[in-house]
Amino acid sequence: MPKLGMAPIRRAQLIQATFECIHEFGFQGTTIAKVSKIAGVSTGIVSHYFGGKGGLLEATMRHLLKSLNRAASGNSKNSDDPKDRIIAIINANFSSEQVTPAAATVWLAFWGQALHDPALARLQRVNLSRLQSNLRYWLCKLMVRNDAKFVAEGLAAMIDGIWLRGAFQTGGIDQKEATRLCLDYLERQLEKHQV
Amino acid sequence: MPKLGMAPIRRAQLIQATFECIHEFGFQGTTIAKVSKIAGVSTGIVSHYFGGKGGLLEATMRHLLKSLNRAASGNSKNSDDPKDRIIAIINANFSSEQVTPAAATVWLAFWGQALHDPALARLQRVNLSRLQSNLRYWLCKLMVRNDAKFVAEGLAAMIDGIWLRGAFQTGGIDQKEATRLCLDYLERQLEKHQV
Amino acid sequence: MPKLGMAPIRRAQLIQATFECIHEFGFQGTTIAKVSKIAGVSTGIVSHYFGGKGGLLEATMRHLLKSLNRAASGNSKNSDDPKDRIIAIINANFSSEQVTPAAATVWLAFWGQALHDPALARLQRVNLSRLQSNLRYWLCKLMVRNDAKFVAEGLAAMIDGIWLRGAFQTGGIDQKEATRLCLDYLERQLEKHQV
Amino acid sequence: MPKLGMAPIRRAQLIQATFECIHEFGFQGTTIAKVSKIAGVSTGIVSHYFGGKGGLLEATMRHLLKSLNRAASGNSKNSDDPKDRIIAIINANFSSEQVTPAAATVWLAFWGQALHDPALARLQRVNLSRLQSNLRYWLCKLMVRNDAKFVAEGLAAMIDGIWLRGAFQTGGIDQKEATRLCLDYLERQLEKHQV
DNA sequence: GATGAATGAGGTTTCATTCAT
DNA sequence: TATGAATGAAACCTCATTCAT
Repeated sequence: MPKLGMAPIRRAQLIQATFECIHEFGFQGTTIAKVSKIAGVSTGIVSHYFGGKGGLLEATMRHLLKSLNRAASGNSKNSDDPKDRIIAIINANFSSEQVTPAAATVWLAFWGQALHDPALARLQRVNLSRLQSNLRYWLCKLMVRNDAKFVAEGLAAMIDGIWLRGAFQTGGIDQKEATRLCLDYLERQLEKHQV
Repeated sequence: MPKLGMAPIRRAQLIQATFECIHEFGFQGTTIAKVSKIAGVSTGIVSHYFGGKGGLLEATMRHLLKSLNRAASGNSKNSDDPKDRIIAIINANFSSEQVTPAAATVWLAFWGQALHDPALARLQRVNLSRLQSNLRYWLCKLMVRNDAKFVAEGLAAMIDGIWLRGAFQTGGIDQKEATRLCLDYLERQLEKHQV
Repeated sequence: MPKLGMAPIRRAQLIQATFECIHEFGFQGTTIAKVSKIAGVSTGIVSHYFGGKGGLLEATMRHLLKSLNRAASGNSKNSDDPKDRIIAIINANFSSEQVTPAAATVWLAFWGQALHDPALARLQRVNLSRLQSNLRYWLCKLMVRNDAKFVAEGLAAMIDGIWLRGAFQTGGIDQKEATRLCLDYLERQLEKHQV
Repeated sequence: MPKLGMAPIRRAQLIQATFECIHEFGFQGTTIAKVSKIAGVSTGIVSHYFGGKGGLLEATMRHLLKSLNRAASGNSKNSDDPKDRIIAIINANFSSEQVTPAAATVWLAFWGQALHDPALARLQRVNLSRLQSNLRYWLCKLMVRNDAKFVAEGLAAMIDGIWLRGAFQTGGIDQKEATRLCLDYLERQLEKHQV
């Protein structure tokens, strides 16, 4: 008598446990035994649902990315003003409830790991370019193509840099300050490049 | 008498090998066996000189930090103009021969690991605060204290963000573009905050 | 469901294998690899059940102690005559099927090791004092306190000395002779100290 | 310009260091590195003088035996009275300055090890039989052969048992009590078996 | 005679994965 | 579906021994 529909529940359980485990023990310290203990299930279940440790990590990173992006894309669907959209992107990167110290920590852990794990690297590259191309798309409407590319790079670097440094600050990212820094950068650039 | 004075040579050899190993295999993939094979020595030698894997990693991170900072402190000792000094700091972060793709990769690996390794975390925190306090010191001479803090944060975030993203770009950091982004940010902020 | 209830079986298997290994190779020569080979299992299982080599050794010593003491406490529950009880203690120390050459060998190995291993030392001290205090308790009923202490020391020393020397005799302890030596000592002391 | 006559000095140095090392760290914990550090010499010297670790241990045991026996054979050369000689043997086993807690500890360590090390086992067997045959020789002059054998066994067991238990007592062997126990045993046996 | 750098086999332990139940 | 016992490869570390100096 198999329980039906357990798959999504178990998957969510394990991904959440993996997140907590990476947060607490880091990438090196994350083992299947620890994860399954946190999740309250047996070790065998991981291979059953994710095919192995790699699959679990990939799923966890994918989930983390989705959480962050869902937050980022939810806002300001109602406006088509380019500046509003850019502000919305910035806000989305720092304003959601996803911006926790744990998220910054885990995020950085994946960042370091992705360089040497093809599956994770793909996810990471997609993510890196999405932020930049989103920004560039709307900036293009406010300045010439080359300037837009330049500003998009600067803004993306600042956003990621804030996340990066936030992972080492006790208390994590100061969301208000983070937003202020990015908006100020945007403002300065718009002044400079305005048509 | 045995061969004397081998210590510094072996240490350098092993640190270099560790650097290469992290670059190629990542933190998880770096083992004593691989490192010693790259260095062309036996495995036992690592414990002999560094007391263990942890000591080797710490020494490697310390070495990397020193390389980066030596580059950063070499320039423009001759000027006391605040703006010149800040420009020098920016240049130093991107202009030296230390800014290789390998360095960015290894740097990011340490960054992710440091969160869960006390010894590395100490080194990392020292490094993070040094960049920002250096910037703040000279910015204070150009604007009021609070603004200086704000700009220092932004500049530090941008610098680190560029390194971070650079680790994922094939070809690594584009030094010219990196410098241009930071100098432009500085310029805009000086305009805004100028006395 | 996996095989349940394997724990006690495996533990017994491994303890028995450890016993044989110490008997054959001594304490220095006893390695996890050898033990698990004798037991016919993999090396990893030892940490799984005993947490490590130390735990295995401690469990083995505990088991050995229990075997010896179980033998010692089984006899003559029906009598309350002090002399009978003392005789029973002596008999128990030499009369059981536990008094094998292997037991003497392993016993001596633990003895030497316990001096520098806190966990084993605790077990050993408990055991040493139990023999003596048991003897003293019943001797006190036959002579004055100080004499009882004296005789208990002598008897305990003789019993342990016989075990000790027995470890080096081919064929092990001669149980009949051992008993005779101790009973004779007891008899002489009772003559001397009798009321 | 080789220093002449260093051999005996170095050998003594290393044997003494080995003794201390076994006392402090036990047999398992005794390594060439520790011994040579205690002795204040290099590691290579051990192989140079003793051919290896085994040789060092054997030499140390031999030295320990010699110390104990030299003490035992020094006394009462002037008497030919059998009882005097036996008393002298007993005294010698407990009265010398060799009966230290350290000696009991190291002695027991060798005892355990000797079972599985042919070189040490030979020394041990010689020693075990010497004590007993010495005792038997003089006892034969006081009682019939079979009784003498019996008493010699008992006395030897008691002596060794006292050493054994002494290794676990803080403060080591109580020399006065030890002697009293053995002399009392002898006295009782002489009473019983006297012609 | 003496050093200590270097080796590499071997020890313990960890851990992802498999599989009978 | 789910378990967890079991495996065995591989990691780190220790240490007796060798050898160029």
